[in-house]
Amino acid sequence: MATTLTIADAARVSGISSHALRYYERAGLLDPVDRNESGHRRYGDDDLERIRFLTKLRATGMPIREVRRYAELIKRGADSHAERLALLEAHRRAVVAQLEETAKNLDLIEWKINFYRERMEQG
Amino acid sequence: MATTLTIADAARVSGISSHALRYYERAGLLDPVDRNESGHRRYGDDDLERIRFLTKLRATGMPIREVRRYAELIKRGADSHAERLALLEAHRRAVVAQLEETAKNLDLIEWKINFYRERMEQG
DNA sequence: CCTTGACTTAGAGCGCACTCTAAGTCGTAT
DNA sequence: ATACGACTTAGAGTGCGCTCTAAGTCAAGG
Repeated sequence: MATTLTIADAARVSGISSHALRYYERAGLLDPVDRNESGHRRYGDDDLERIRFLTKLRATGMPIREVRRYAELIKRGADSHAERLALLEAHRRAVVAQLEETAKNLDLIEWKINFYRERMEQG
Repeated sequence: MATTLTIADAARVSGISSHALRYYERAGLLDPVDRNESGHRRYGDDDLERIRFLTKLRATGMPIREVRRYAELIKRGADSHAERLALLEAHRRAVVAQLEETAKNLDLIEWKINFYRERMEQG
């Protein structure tokens, strides 16, 4: 029994607003979702899985247009595996670099916090 | 010999465009910078230090309006140390949480990378 | 004297990623 | 029959953080 959700339920499950889900589809981040007889979207497990992954890509700072490129590679089928790999590896490097930079910035912020803490202790 | 830089030099040194430096000042992230006789800004070491730190705050995702709040606390003087500390500690918690989430998302992305790698190896 | 170039201001414009609105279509409950 | 509520579309609006433009001032060099 494959689950199929309405857009409202897909929104609840994914944490993405139904407005944003339609926007993602229009923008080509998601393949056109199946419709029921009255033209309403029905989200299947595969759609939800796609949404989950694209949400991770977005949450790690991948811009919309690059997620779209990734979606286009998926649409092109199995011969695009190498390109998908390259895209994800490039993104991985960017995320790792961003993590390192943030960690470094955090050090400085913590140094400042300690500075204020010591000031407080001395009145 | 205290250095005082033109806005163009401050931009080069800080990596923030001169447009953005003026914007930061207008927006209250920076105290009004000293001017020379002809009204041009002259950036001192203290200004550059402030710019460096605010850049770290921005780079770690602190919104403009919260950097402004921090700047206002500095303007209020020494009696705002406790509030500055609280603001920075709250930000620290947010950054740590963000780092953890990003690391988790990175795991999933790397899982996907390995998935494609194995697919590639098997042709 | 005049041009050049770096600065000044106020304010318009831009790219991103949604977010919301208006007007319309369904299926169901009263 | 009709009202309700969830959906549909196209397209307008929003918030953020700059980024750029236009028009003007000023000091120095040719």
